[in-house]
Amino acid sequence: MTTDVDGDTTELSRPARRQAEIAAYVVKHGSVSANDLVEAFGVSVMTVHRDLDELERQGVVRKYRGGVSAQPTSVFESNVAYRLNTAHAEKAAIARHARAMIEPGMSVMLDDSTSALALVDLFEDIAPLTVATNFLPAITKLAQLRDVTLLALGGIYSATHDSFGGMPCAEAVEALHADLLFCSVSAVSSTHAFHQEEEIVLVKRAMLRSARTKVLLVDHAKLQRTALHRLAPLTDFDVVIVDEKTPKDLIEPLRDHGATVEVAKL
Amino acid sequence: MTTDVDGDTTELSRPARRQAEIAAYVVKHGSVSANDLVEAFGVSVMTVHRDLDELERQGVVRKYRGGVSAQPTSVFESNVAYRLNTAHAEKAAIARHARAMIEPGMSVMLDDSTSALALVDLFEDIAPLTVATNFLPAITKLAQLRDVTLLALGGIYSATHDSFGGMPCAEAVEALHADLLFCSVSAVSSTHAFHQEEEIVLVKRAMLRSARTKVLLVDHAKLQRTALHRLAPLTDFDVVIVDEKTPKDLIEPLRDHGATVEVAKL
DNA sequence: ATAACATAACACCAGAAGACGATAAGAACG
DNA sequence: CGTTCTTATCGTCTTCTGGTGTTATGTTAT
Repeated sequence: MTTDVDGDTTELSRPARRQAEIAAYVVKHGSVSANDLVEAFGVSVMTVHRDLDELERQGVVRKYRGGVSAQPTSVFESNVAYRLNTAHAEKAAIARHARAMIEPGMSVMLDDSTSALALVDLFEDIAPLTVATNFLPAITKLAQLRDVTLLALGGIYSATHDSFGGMPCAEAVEALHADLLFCSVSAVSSTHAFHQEEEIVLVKRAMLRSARTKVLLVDHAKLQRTALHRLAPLTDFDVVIVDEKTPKDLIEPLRDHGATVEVAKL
Repeated sequence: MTTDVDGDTTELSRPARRQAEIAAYVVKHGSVSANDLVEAFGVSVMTVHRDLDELERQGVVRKYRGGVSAQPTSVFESNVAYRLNTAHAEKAAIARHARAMIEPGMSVMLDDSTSALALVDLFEDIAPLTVATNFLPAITKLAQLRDVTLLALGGIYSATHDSFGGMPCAEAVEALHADLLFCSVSAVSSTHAFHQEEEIVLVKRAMLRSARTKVLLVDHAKLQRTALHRLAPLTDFDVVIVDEKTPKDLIEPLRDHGATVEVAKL
């Protein structure tokens, strides 16, 4: 694995990756024409349009005759950043580590993060289990599993996150109380967890209130960054799990501020 | 019953159909061994087991060493009946008819029925639209659509229905009020709509309370039948839509009892 | 009116996923 | 203990779908 700054471009389907790259290109250039993209990416104009349609559906760009323009960066960040930023191996490691905390019969809540999604793949063996989530891909997977009671948290669908949110979702969360919560955020400073979008923060906060044990899943790319909204202090989480690639000198500050940090091996 | 009168056996993958047939076979014989099924269906024992595992996951049969036995008929009816009984063309016709009632900007609620699912395919053109449903296949489809605000009704997942239900779902429904409700049931007498399962009835009743205009979608196979739970009198629905294959002398009684019945053409 | 752009409709290809059976290992029953 | 039933694993085959370009038709601007 050639790890590098934003490397690990694998584990993403070709069109998905191209779309993410196109999104980045558009954001960088502000606004471009379809033909520019044809040249830049070496695909037909038809394909470019299809990609742009998809990106528009997700709210990342705006199409108009003659080209496209970028949307507010917050949207871009929570979409593309999360798509490009795979860190697949790390997330799997974190998931394996988190798994040890789960025992058969427990009720588990998951938020809309790829980190949480990695956990789902491990659930088959821990059954029986009750799982509550608002993340559509997770819901789809869990519906297949025997011995897992799936509790879908409904709400308003967001194409950007592929999950449900808003007030209906927050209310659904509030009606529950899970043994365990696994969630992730887009940025983590030495004291707090952050996220760009208010909508999402709303739901995550509700989840924090509705779980006994709260676990924050953090791959190293998230550390030492911030975003618009402060979600919660790290001390609100019972455990913060980071991956092995996290530099030691980034972990220390967290512990100094009172957080319980565990490092997922391999 | 049984009798695939219209034998529209298409539109169902080979294994899915075989599974449905196996289910019917099991219900008919009460309990059978795997080997019986091997002979009856001409597939390997391995495949039989796989099919039975799937049926067990859906709650249709119970496996034990040496064979399988049928589960209470209510489960069978709401699962297999709905899978075998496609009546694909009829449902599409009903959906097209129902479509005329929807205008851009409306909020529409759908229950967990294949009839309602047929409607989803037509939504793309009516956009913008707000759609609320607890039916997973519908949710998946709607999530793809631009210009459709999707409001997922969460709850406890039922593998038999591939939808969400229970108290959480009923609560989510009660928090809403839609312009239109399209729903279906398993049986319709000349005065009432029926369904076998209490859980489902609970949700459907909530939906009836949370919509201004209520539409019942009925393909002719449902008529002149009853089931355990009486859902509601037909007069509670603003419109009852039946397909063209419905014998006239079955429609008259409905009208005599005060229901508004419309016939979907083609 | 014409050129530039966008969408729709078709067809093709490839890779992935599904379906299936054979064999072998494992578990329950007598 | 052997017999019978069940599950696991693997390889093959097929089916399907996703991704794509090409051509044709529609739309908007100049």
